[in-house]
Amino acid sequence: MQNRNNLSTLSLAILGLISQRPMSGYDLRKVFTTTPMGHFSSSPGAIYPALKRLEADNLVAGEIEGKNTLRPRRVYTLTKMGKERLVQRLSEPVTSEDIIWRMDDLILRFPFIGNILGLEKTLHFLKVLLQQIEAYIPSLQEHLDNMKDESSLYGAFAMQHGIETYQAHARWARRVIDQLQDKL
Amino acid sequence: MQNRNNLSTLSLAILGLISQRPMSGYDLRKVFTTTPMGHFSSSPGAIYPALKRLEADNLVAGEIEGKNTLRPRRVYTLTKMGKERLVQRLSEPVTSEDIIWRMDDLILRFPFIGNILGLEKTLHFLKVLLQQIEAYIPSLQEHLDNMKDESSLYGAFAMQHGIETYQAHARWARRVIDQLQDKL
DNA sequence: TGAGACATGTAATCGGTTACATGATTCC
DNA sequence: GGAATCATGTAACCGATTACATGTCTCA
Repeated sequence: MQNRNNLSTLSLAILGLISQRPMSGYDLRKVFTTTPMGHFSSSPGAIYPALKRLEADNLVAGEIEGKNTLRPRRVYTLTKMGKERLVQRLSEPVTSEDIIWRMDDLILRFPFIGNILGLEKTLHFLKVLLQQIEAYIPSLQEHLDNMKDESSLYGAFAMQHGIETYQAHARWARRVIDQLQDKL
Repeated sequence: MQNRNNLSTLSLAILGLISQRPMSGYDLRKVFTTTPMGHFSSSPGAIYPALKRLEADNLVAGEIEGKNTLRPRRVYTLTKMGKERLVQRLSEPVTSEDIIWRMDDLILRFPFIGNILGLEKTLHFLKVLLQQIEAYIPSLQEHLDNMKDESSLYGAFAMQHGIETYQAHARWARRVIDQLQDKL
């Protein structure tokens, strides 16, 4: 089995974490349960099969640590192909569809882009992200305006929530851009 | 087949929309594609099977409109059981797990709670929501503080993003509470 | 000696995604 | 006549959830 061509969000999280240091399935579960890292299942039924798939695809390599002890750990490392696919996944352009449908994925990508692709790429990522968000907000605003007549009070509040959430994303991006720009 | 006991987010969206007016699968798809209502698949492969399941569970009833025309529509109505289950689903208490894992679901519930359960229940919902968010933010802040040492610059920014997103939710909830309170 | 953390897995089920498939109606 | 919209579906695949299953090690 080889070459599933797209990395799911969970696979991305796993590859990203393993790229920072080799980890076992248990280690990954611990990260997912004890930190607010994305919001991943952390159930063994999700992560062990995911690791198996990544290994079958040759993106990670498992090595048994403590072979002859009674409690061995299978520790995974990024392969060369794994690194390539991770870099490729992180390099994908930020589209308006991402903003609408996959904001979580974008936020997960951010720290990995920083750590792996470096400062300049991160700034570019944030600038495009910001630009896409700023382009999306007016269409939400328009929806809200059209809604005001319909006397759907609660629907309007919900729309307002959406708009404010995106505004919060935008403010965050602007501030991070400012702070990173100083480092250049 | 009967009695799957929990309504998925998609089922909730469908029941909620149908409760406002009877709708066909195509109508539902249109809502999902043309409005920023939650972020649902809107693919026929998701919604038609979902409607079938809800009908098998006796939560909606489909009736063919335009029987003898060449382009009939199957229009679904909420059944009594469907209404009950919807009310029950909307009445579930807001837990800290919801805040962490299912924020989308909560925001989807909000307008339906407003329209179906009424003003008082909505206020209660928002107050508990706000309280849970306010209880959660400090733990995120703590995580961020512990992170500062580790020189994981980008990770810290990502955490900051999480905190600010929850703060935005909290601000929204506070403002809506204020505005609804005036209506009492 | 028992609780809790360490450690890895499988099996059944369920439902979402993608892609395919079909045909009618409306409007230009 | 052709494009867009109306309208409903199926089939293959994939992966997440839930629950089950097993055993070790450490520390109080």
